[in-house]
Amino acid sequence: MEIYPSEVSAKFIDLFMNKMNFTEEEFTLILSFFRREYIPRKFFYLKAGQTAKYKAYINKGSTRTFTTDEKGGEHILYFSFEDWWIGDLESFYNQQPTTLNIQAMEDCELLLLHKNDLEKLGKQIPKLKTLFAEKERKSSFANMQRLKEVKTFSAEDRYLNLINKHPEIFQRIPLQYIAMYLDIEPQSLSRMRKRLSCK
Amino acid sequence: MEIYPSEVSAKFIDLFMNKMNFTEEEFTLILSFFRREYIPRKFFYLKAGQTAKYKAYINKGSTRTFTTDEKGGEHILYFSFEDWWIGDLESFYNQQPTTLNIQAMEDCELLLLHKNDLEKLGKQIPKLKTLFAEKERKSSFANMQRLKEVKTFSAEDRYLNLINKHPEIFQRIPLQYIAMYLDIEPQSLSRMRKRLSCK
DNA sequence: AATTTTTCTTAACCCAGGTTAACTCGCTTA
DNA sequence: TAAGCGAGTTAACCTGGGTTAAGAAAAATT
Repeated sequence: MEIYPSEVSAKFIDLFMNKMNFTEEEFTLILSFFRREYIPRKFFYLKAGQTAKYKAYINKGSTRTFTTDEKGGEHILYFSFEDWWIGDLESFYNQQPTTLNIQAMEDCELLLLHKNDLEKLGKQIPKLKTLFAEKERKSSFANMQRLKEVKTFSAEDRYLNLINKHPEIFQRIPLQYIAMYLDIEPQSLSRMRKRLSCK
Repeated sequence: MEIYPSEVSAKFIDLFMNKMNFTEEEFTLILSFFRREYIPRKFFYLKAGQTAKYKAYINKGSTRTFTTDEKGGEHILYFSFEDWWIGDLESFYNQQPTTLNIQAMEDCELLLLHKNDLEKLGKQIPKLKTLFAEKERKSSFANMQRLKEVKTFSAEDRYLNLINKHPEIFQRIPLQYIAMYLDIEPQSLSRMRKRLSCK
């Protein structure tokens, strides 16, 4: 079950060793508390009703985080890729059931740190709390940006923005999920793409 | 310019004295750094392009926080009332220009704490940092809830939810602004209200 | 290579919400 | 008292996206 430094991504090491300046010993200790979990494509890391118990780092793969409405429609809040932390902060922090679903879009390899272990470690290595505080702040800013974007721009504007700023997403995520992200039907996305390609 | 305890709301005192257990001396010191600002109805506390320099507490009144699109349309992210803290956390934290606008819906009396003073005070009274950390965490959870709500539910569902959970808002906010909050035209809201009242 | 499954596209129809414009009602101001 | 203004409603028209259904293309499985 042990995870070796050679098995984690360069970005994970960079985060601890360069960005946050942990010592070798600290990093080794922290890593010893992480455990690896594989989530095959289409399987779930988190389902509505469950309580988030881990900080989860995507070492490999991609996920979608979505809600469902009363008619069974799925609404994707965001996609996540390598070097992102996924979960539901409110559920994790208050240990209450989440309303989010997190599903693997590709086979995923996650690195998990349990809330109890995080708290234990945080006492020994306060800088670890700083790291997650910064991550959480960034994530809250990103949520605010998403809220502004969803409120302010049309599906078409958001599509154009996505294809300009993150064309790589289109290599990894089927269009039907992009449609769920834009909150339109796949047929409408298809229609829109045709209209835009004429111009 | 000095603010007396008798001039601040009971909730403001309760926050410091009961919820956070500051001493009289600490509270007096903290209050001495706040300054009062009046924002008449329709005037702005913050405009896109400005940098948020203060933590702002609504002692009296209400505001709307909105973005504008390229066609000049206004999209209200949320309304705020007495005992709320308003601003743009990302702008405040990184001292960068905001994309938000905050406008008084009623004559407002705000209590402002400058970023520099907050940092000074935070060193003397660490618990003050805890207070704002908690407020910021709550606000980030609220933003996430808003994002989920906007993505998951139709304008009609969100209207019904609003009128059920916050009927008092309809006493203070004109319907045309409720429409901007729901991201529909005032005429559509009118039509929707008529349709719903028939049932 | 053939078959099945998934993904994406196209077309026809329909309707909710946008657009434009006119009108009512209540409140303020001259 | 009248004129002016803002807020809300109503109606007629139009368009973009939902719906349904079917077909094409690509990927996975046999």
